[in-house]
Amino acid sequence: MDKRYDPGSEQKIYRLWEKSGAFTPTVPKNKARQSPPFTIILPLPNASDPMHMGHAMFVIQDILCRWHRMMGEPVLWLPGADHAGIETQYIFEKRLSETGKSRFDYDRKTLYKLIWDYVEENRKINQFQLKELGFSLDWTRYHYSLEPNIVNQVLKTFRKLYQDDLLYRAERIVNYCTHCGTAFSDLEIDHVERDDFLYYLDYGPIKIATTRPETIFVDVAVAVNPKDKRYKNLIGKKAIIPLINKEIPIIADDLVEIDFGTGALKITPAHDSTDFEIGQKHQLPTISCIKLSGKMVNTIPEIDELYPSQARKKTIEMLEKQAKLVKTEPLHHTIGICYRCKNVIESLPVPQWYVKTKPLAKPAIESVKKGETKIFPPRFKKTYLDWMENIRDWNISRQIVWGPQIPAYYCLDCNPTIQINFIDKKGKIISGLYQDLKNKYQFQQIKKGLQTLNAPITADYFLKNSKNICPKCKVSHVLQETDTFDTWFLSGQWPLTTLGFNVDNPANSSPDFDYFYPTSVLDTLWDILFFWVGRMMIFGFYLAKKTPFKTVHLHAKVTDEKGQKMSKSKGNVINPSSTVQKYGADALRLALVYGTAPASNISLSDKKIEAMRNFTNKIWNASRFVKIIINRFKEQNPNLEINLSLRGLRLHVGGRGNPDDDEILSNLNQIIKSTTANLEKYRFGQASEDLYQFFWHQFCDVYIEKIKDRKEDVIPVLMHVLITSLKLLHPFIPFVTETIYQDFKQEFSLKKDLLITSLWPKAK
RNA sequence: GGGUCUGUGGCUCAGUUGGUAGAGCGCUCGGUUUACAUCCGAAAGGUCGCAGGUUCGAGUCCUGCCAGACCCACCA
Repeated sequence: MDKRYDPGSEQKIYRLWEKSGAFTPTVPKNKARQSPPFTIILPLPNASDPMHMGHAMFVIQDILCRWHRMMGEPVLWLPGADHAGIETQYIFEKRLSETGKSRFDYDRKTLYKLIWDYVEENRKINQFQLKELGFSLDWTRYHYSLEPNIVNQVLKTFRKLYQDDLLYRAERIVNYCTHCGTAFSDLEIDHVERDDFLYYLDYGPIKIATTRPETIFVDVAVAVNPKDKRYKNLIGKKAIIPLINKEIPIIADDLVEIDFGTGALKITPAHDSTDFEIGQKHQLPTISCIKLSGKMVNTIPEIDELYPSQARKKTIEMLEKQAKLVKTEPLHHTIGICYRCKNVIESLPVPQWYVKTKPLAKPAIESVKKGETKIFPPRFKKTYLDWMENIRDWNISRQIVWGPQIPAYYCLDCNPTIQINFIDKKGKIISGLYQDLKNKYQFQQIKKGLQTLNAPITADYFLKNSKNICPKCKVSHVLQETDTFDTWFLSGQWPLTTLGFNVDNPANSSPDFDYFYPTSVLDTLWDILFFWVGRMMIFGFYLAKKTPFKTVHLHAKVTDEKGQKMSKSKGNVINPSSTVQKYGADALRLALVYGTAPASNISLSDKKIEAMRNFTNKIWNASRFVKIIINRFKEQNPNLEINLSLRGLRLHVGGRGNPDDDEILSNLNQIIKSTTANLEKYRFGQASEDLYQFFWHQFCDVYIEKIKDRKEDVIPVLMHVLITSLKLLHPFIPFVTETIYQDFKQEFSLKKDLLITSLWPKAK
């Protein structure tokens, strides 16, 4: 053994484990006679990006898996990768723009293929990184969210939702990023504070205040609060939109704040969710003045085709000229921006696919209330229930290419007003309604060069037709919906799909599903409790009638040494791979759990990782010293038989042994108890601290120092404490402990082949 | 506006059901030919944000306040 522990050969150890089959549990033929399995589904990393420190927190799962494996349970930790729709397409488009191209240069098939190839490279990197950290994942059961079997089941789920009347299309005001060309959920947009202006405009008999004068052209009413005395006599009369002199009704609605602005609100249902709500209530039309491309429409010739910010400037100029701008005052408010590209989110009416979530959420709520699904730490139970009880219908369609297309089909002949964008033979983008295009272009050309289609809300669709022939008119001018699924629609079914659940015929699911579902623990960061955990709960109950996991454990978030979030722009990112290369995976793993609490922040610093690296070296050297001592006895007495069996130990039980031995054995017994109890209660921070204290200060500093002049009778206890310590430490720092064990196994002919599959110590 | 969390030694954080405060790093002093300087020994350093309350006893439970972080929400 070298003077220092060299983590350079960690991957050799990993291959040893993998080859031994320790990561791959087998499903017993007779389920009843086997102990129940311990199962964790790895939160699937995005295949688009190399991993960051947050992913290294999966070490919690590895600790649990290794511990349960040592308890003799069949353990499955299932790895995978997520295609991560929006995220991936965003990253890819950024790269594309560096080459001077954009997504508009390609038809969907070509673009899809380009992204696919890009993701494949990264997927391999991710797999390597997970291995680098020593994660005992069953690679024979690896899954990817876009592999045919997974997608196939997801499409079946979509059809089942349709059959169960839980699916609908609706034009809704959505948060739409005209830059990314897609809609976002409320939870996906960021809010920033901004200094803007509030414009007071003259609407004839009434004055209104707005931040968005460029949208006045599609106003359909002016609303006042019914309790507002100032305007009582105006309700039912007409206001006049300036510049176009259009009359609109003055209506009353209590959503209007009396104290804000003039107390009169212009109603633009197409571009504001409050306005939309009021518009629906009063049966007012929804007319949009911003196209999906982000340009103005339905305004006046001077303004059409401008972008909203330009349009605002122009509108104000014109209002000023006509003396309709009463006053302008500064306004500090918050606006929504795209969390990806940081551009302003527009509220636009777009037809979307929705899932009715209220009935689906019910069992997912009940299960947590009853404690069938436990949430740890418990305070997140309330957060979870709040979200689930106030759940809104789920918009599952995204206007991007990267992901499985929604399996709905439109007949163009039956729906001639479908809007189509495609690339023609010359590479030019052609846009228009099908009825206008069909005489100029052949259907096959449209289909081949198709980028997107936009079917009006009234369009007829059908879900399945193997020949793609319209069931009504029997013509085959059929196109599939170009919207793709929200990523969470796929990852929400992950515990089901990866284990081989059969949506159409649950009784016909794979043996893996029967054995491993429900899984034991789902460990993730709290920020996707709703996005992911909630959706998995919903699908688990909807499809399999059972909770997908018995316990949800929320781990801590990694921050820098000052407690700040790691980000590239701050330059405080610690990269897991380079940390592993510098200090070893064990040091990083321990730094992430040592002295930490769940669902809090973990401030990670080089100093802390270094301290943990020193600990791994301490273990290495203590072991080396034990080996030196024993070999010294051997040299003195070549006939010495090293008694490593517990028979040698029994001498010490009952106070008949050496007092130093008794003390360390008693301390060892204590640490076995406390470590086991801490692991049972998810107290990884405490467990690792206690082990650190025991090994370094009780075993090394006290016991080993004392036994330096002892004779060979010390061997059984010394070896027993060391090997037992290696076992207790193994879930936390698997590489150094297994490396030492392999060395000792050879030197002293130990029976058990691998530490990873050795038995967890039992306390007396 | 509603909600959650945090405030413990210089720094970063633990502290399980209430029983007179702990760790890592840093600092000071000393040691170290003989497992490890990625080492060993010793010392300094905290009225546990503030004010009340419950209790024989509170960092730990309750109330209020102060400071900070985050989440949710339709103020144009």
